[in-house]
Amino acid sequence: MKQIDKSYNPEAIEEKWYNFWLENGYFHAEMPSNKPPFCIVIPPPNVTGSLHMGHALNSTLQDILIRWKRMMGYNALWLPGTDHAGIATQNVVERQLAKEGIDRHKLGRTAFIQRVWEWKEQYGGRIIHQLKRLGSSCDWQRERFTLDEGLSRAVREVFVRLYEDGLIYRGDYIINWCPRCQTALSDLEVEREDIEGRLYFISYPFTDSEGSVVVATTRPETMLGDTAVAVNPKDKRYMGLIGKTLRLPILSREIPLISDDAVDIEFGTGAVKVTPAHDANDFEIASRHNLPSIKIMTEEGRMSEDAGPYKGQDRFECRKNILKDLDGLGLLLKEERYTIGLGHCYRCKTIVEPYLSKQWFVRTWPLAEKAIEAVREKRIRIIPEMWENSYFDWMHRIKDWCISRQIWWGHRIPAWYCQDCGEVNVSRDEPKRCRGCGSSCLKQEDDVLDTWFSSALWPFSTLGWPDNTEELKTFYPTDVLVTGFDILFFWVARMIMMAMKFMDDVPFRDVYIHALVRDATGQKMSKSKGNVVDPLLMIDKYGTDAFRFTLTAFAAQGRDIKFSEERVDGYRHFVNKIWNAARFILMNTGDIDIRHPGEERQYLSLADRWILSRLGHVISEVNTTLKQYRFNDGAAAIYQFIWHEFCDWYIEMAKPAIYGGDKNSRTASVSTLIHTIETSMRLLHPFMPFVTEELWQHIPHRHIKRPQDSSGTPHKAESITIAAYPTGEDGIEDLDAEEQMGKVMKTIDGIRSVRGELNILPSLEIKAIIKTPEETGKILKRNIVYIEKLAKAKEIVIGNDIIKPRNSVTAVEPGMEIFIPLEGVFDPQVEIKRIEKEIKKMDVEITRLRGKLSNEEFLGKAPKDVVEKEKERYRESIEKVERLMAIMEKLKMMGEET
RNA sequence: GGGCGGAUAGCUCAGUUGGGAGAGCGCUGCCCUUACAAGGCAGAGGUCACAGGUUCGAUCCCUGUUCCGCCUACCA
Repeated sequence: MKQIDKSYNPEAIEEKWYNFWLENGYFHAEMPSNKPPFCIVIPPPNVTGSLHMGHALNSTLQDILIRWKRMMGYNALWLPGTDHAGIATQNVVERQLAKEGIDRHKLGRTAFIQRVWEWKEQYGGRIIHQLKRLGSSCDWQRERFTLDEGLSRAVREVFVRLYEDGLIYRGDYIINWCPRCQTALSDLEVEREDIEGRLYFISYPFTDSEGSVVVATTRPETMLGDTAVAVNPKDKRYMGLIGKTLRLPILSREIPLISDDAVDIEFGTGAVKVTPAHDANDFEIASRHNLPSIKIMTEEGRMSEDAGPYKGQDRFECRKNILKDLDGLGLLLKEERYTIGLGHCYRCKTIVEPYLSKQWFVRTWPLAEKAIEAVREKRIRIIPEMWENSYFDWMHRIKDWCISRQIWWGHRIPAWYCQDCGEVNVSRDEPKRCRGCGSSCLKQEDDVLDTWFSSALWPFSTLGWPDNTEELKTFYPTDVLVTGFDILFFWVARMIMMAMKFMDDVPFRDVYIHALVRDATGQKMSKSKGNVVDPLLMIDKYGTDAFRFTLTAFAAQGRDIKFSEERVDGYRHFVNKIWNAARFILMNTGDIDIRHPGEERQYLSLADRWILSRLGHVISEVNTTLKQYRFNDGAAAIYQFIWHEFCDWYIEMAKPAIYGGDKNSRTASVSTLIHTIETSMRLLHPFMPFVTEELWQHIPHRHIKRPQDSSGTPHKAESITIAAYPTGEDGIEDLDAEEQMGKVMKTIDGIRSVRGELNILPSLEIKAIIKTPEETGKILKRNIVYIEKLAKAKEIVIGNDIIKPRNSVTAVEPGMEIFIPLEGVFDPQVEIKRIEKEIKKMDVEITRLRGKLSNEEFLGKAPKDVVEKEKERYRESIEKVERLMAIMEKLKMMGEET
């Protein structure tokens, strides 16, 4: 007799098995392999990051898929890694330096980058370690980092080819500038947030006549850089004034009043100040009218030389001063409350500055066209489908992508400027001589690339591209990408664009977009709100399996997860339930010679046949749900099966055979128990990797791994991670058994209801007399042991011509009446009330059905099977009520007697 | 401004071709029945947001309304 602990203790078990899996290389996709490939690349977390709920959900779902496919016999590769997170990582190390009183400029570029690498070596592995605690079955031997030599080569290759194809250009444009990070940002890296601001009305006087034009602005300080005022050409108010000259207050610069279609007549005064160097629209207007641009701010967000008296002031301080000065001059006419959507840096939350600057850009539209096509033609499926709309919408309006960053940590742009002739040399390797003039006086571009530029190559760069490696040939295109919608544009769209361009094929066939994990009240988790739940804490407290199962069970498509700790606790109970079921089975295995239940069908009991049939159903259900990424449905199906069908019904029913059955039926039942729990563990393993391995190792199993070497020799699997995933063959469908079992269960339910309603002590065995047609009676008689055991009944009498005994309560089921004699405690009044309640319930049902069935149109137009079903239901209901009425009559007569 | 999603039991949510409204947790009653009290059995609880429409029939499809949430946008 085997013994395991009385309850499940995750900690030691998790560590033990994870190490075992690693030592045996189960997560390593072997090359070459004759197994079909299946590949997922992980969305690389920031190397600075630590595991949050989003990662936990994301990784859990990927692990479920990859473990499932691995067990299905695929050469499953889950390729892990991290990205270098340029701005974030640089910020972290800069903060560290600040504590030592140094800044990066003092240190110098080379030494600084050295420091970042040191930091990365020391702390960068944290999230990888945390992923392991989640049970993630990544191929760690293939872990990649976006700054790896190989990936860097891919980045340079892509940059050069895009440049050569005219899809990368450099120029002066308005970009988003973060004055704190001191770098340009792409449009996506700016988060818009509504801020309660003000709209200021400022008067710009004419130079040559009385009067003025009043402009409305939310940013008065930028007036220092104004080079025009614009109105709409159709605006009657300004007709005849266009072309006149205005005097810019304070600086007294003369600027023209121009007309441009971009100006909205309705807004403000219909006149807009034009600041080409500090506003994207104004930049456009200026380029149409050949207006000069004046930068009145420095990269630090302070006022520049050109800001005259305000030079050196912070941009917000300057605003206050300008308003004061304008007011003093009587030129600030009024202020209105106004809500502005202000851009903030997604890394440091500083308000970004639209800023004229020389940057590198990717011309996106030619790339986007093919990326749109790939999704439209369903060569890439986005699941759930509703995200396709967002994807198309964004892609159709895509703008050029600013890819240069003025930081040091990242892929330095492979462009060298000739110090003699000014030629730009873009090259895969450092050029010796300028290709324009032959000079060797070359200086590399200081800027590095946006981190997303390298992540966009992830699905192929990690597999070895630009080399045509075996991995690339085998695993590309990858099968599915699992990610959150928050990086649909940042990352997914760009991967598709790059893949279509460089691989001429999709990067993945499916994109599964999962939910956001929120707190219990539905708020987004954030550090500033203090409502962040640490996944590691959940794992420590409840175990990885319970935690993973919680996330999975709530991962319904298209809906966010409201996470609360209570749920994890609830699923910990489930883990414990499984543990104890296995414990019970192991305790009773004894010296039984376990067989496959299919080998001795003649000895199988009804319950044995039933659970094997149910097992078959849950297996196909789970496989179906996983195919469709309905993780929550899969989890629910297993939960329902293991807890309610297997534990609540089957184990209880198997007990008589185990304790008191003859040798053959005992062997059959124990074999069925073992088979069911063993198969269930394999079925559950992708969801709960640890407890299933631990139990599976205790359970006697004869499970074989699929043939995997070329000789085709099957091996006994030494781990559940490489055992075969259950298929239809592991269950034995038996509709006859399910039908018969249904009758037995109904009988037990009937008796239990009566017991429950009348509060009969469970320890008290009761008699039961069952009136039912002969056919059903036969089934019940054959299986009477179950009724005795589960309904705590004895001396059960079954027959067709039973007369209701005196002083008995009644349970009426379709085709069945159950009488329970309660000598001494029987109270007719209580029983009458109970039956009345039941009749009332049925009356509602009968009224509904009668209405439906007396409707000619329903009978004529509804499908036959629906009508038939309703009729059957009606017959059953009527029959039940008639029986109940008859019993009532008797009870009332009896009441009169007493 | 445009778009998307949601509104179902006290709470959190399922509900896939329109045909008897479900689960988990919570609640109530009984029970420490030799796997599990982290358990078992029984039970209460819902005009499926609102108003129309299509249909024999609508939680489900269509239209509109209200209230939440999210994404997106060059009204300064």
